[in-house]
Amino acid sequence: MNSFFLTTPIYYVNAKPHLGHAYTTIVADAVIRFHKMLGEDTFFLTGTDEHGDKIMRAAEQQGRSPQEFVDEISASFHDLWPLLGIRHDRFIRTTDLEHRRAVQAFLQRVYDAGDIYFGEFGGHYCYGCERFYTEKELENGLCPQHKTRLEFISEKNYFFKMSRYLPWLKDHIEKHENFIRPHRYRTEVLAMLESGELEDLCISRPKTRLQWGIELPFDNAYVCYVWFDALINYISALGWPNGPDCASRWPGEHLVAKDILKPHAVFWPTMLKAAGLPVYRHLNVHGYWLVRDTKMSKSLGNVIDPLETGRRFGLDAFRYFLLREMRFGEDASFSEDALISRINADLANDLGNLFSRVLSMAAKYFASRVPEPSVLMREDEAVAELCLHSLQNFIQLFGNAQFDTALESLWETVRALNKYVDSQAPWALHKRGDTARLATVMHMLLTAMRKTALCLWPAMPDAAGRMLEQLGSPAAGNAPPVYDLQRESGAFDGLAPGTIVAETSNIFPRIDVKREPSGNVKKAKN
RNA sequence: CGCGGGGUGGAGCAGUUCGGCAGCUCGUCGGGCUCAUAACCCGAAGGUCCCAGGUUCAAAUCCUGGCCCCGCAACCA
Repeated sequence: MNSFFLTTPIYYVNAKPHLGHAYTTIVADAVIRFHKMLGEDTFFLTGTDEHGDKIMRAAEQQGRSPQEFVDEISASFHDLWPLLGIRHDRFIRTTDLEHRRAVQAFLQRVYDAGDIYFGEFGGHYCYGCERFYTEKELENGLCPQHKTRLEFISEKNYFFKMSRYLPWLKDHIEKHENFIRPHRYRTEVLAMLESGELEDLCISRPKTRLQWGIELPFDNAYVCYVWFDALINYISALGWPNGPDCASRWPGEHLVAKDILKPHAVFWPTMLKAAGLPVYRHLNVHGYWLVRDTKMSKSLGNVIDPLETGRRFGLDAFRYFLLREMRFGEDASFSEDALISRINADLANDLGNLFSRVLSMAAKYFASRVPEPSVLMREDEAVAELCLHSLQNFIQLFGNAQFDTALESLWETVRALNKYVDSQAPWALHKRGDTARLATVMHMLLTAMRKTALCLWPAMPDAAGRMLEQLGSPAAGNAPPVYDLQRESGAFDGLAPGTIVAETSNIFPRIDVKREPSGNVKKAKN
């Protein structure tokens, strides 16, 4: 059995989870479910990143210990995912003992191989920003943020010989078209590599400045730089260096947002190379959700709470919206208007109504039993062909991280089925008493709907499960998959005549909106 | 000239690799159907494809120059 390992980033615990975190994790959950349906042995990792300056300061401000502080925020992430219908296999924290041990083992290995050296590092240090500035970055010798005169500090630190692996990395990216996707981020990384600005990576912080981190195994006066620590979670979670899972599941693939492209596209592969480990299979990079054209931020007060939104509009509808609305890789804007529009147009009108009208006719004309089809006509064959084609497209696109386009391709079938209902007019066939033809049409519709429901399971597990149940098939559930998507896309079958289906369906209710003079959209009260 | 992405009917986007009648969803307007969740189906209106120049039988697409927006270069998915 093929194994499929996917990670989200480990989220930095300086704030509570928002829409962005939810998006990444929901996409990951959908991808994992998709691979389950392809019959693969999946492993889904998420977690929290808990070391570094910022955490230390945030904890101090609240007068608490860093550990106490990170415990609380980490729990808010950990507890959120099940409420959003997400089933991860492992939740890692960088403060976990086994992670800390793995980081030290990794450091030691790279150190022993001669790729970590002790060197002098000088720069203009700003205590406000807690970072060094280069001569070029200063504005008239002042910190660009704080406008204060900076001290030149010279400090000894440990460096990872990253530069040594950059030519290899460039070559690898050039040879593997889909290593970093979508393409625009691949282009960006290649530009980074060609700019010649990348140097060796400073991977230590002296304890005199920072204690909240993992101690270097070869020098206890220093702690490890957060990124070097954090990235290793992707293998420490598998039990690296000695756990059996690591050998069977690594290399996996990663899902990240564009802001952390560089650490994942440059630091991490070179780190793996230096440690003699295989590099990951794919880095999937997505954009930002904007709210009224700007980035979400606490100070603007436009942070979207995923749990509240999910509960208000329905978890599955919310998941569908996130996957469908954002072109993977690009930024997208979030608004309740857009969400309601997707729910009504795509889910209620197109899909839900199709489901409802077909089941209702099946009840009326065949007492809710799947009828035996007779001779197929040209338009029936066209529908079957379109449906299978759409399934195959879906599999290809979803597997290539084009979730929006994948779902769009499914809707081609949904729309075609609505047209097919109209053009075949089962009610007219019924009136005319053409039972053979009526049976064929209904069988086509029910079969196509079942296929569609299968593809929807990764995006909307609960709704798709109910659709399948209403079609007399077992729900997919969270158990090992009972469906093989690849096989299902090869033949227009799966619904045996005689199967009992539901009499009616209301899985995707319409949201009634009332437009006020101001243009605001309000949820109407029933 | 730091790097990257983008500017296409009212809104959101595809199309640009490799030039060939400007396409999709939403919204608006008109019609149809009566199986269905005021849904569904058909049709229509609506575009100087950011600007200027160039190449070409032909440019959203290629070339040159310019304008505007966004992101990265700093630990917010």
